[in-house]
Amino acid sequence: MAATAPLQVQHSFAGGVGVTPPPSPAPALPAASGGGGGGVSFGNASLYVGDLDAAVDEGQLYDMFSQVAQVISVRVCRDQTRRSSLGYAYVNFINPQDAANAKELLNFTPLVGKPMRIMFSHRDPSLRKSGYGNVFIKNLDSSIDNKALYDTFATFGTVLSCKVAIDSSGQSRGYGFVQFEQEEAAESAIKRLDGMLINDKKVFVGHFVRQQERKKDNAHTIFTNVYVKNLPESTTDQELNELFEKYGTITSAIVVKDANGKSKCFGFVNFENPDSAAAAVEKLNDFTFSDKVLYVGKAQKKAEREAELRNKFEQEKLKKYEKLQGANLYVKNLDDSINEDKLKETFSPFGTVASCKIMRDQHESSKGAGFVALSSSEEAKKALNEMNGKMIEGKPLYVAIAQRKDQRRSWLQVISLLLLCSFLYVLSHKQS
DNA sequence: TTTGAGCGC
Repeated sequence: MAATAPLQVQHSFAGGVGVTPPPSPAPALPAASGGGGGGVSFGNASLYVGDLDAAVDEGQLYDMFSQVAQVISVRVCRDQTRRSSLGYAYVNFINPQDAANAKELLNFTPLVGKPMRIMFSHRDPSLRKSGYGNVFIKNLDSSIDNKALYDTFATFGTVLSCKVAIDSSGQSRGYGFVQFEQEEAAESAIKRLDGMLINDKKVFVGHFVRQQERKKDNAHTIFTNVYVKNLPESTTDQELNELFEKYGTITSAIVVKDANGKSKCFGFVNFENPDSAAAAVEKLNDFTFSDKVLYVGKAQKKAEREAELRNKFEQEKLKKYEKLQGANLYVKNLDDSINEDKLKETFSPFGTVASCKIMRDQHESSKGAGFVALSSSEEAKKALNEMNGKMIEGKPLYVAIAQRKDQRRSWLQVISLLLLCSFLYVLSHKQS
């Protein structure tokens, strides 16, 4: 019998598909750093199952997921009036580990011919809406499926969602998406994989940009109106025209003035064609004119500029939030003599103590517990490893990552569930 | 060639 052709998939690194640099003057692929992360969203035993065929029902999902762990409940989300499936469902487990195992084993398994896309349930839509950490890949070989794409990218960080676009017959369209939890992971994946060969095809890997935005970006590069700021106060329309006319035919050049006719030190120059405008920006931005360093760029509409600023602000906010996740420590079993200053001193060897707090009763005496906020989760982890169990004033210190209030509540729910279980257990034994 | 969709009682 003839040997079957071997699969053209080389497992060259961390379970991913073989990735090689292109033949000529391309950078070598450094060893992929780990940091995969199990993706167990702490305390979350609920899975979101998406990309479902409309025919998939609760029973099929229950049968499928029960093979991995005990399923508490399944819900297919449906249109309220027509009762038709919205193409996604929730599968709930007893504990996060069961959910993680089910996700690991069943992600991308086809159900009624369509691969399920499984994620931890995440009700907060801010990450989904932001486009933060979202990566686009094109020029993928047709042999690369969801799983292969996942394995290749999971070496850079926690992958929340991943998909190869397919046509109606299930064939790869040659492009796909990877949504990382962390923007840093997206950046390192882009840096390492863009232009690399995956199964002999040179792939493009870049930040995902919404179709609409791409059109806008294209419009950005084609413009005739130029904005100039930091002009000397004495500059006239005439002088502005003279400064810009060597780059092409100008249809108007004005310096903006206030009610008294005094220059606001900025203006607009409109060219007849976009090439002239681009050349003017290229040559005159940062140009020193009568001791003033000019800013020259594409003139933006007010709404456009505001949108850009808002976007930037949102991104920064998310980055900050991400950095502070896990940077706050909860400490207990503190001796009553330990105050904020002493606590700060104890934790400063591990990084910057952004804030610290001792919990006190109404008489201002220590409750023996408190919080220490460091400036990153890395610092907090280091401090936890070094300080947990360490003797301070004769008492072993307890250190843990501080939990958010909503997560603490979920622990209460777990405890009530356990109590209920033991109650039922005792009851059933009494009966027999 | 190719730039998604998306979170409950």
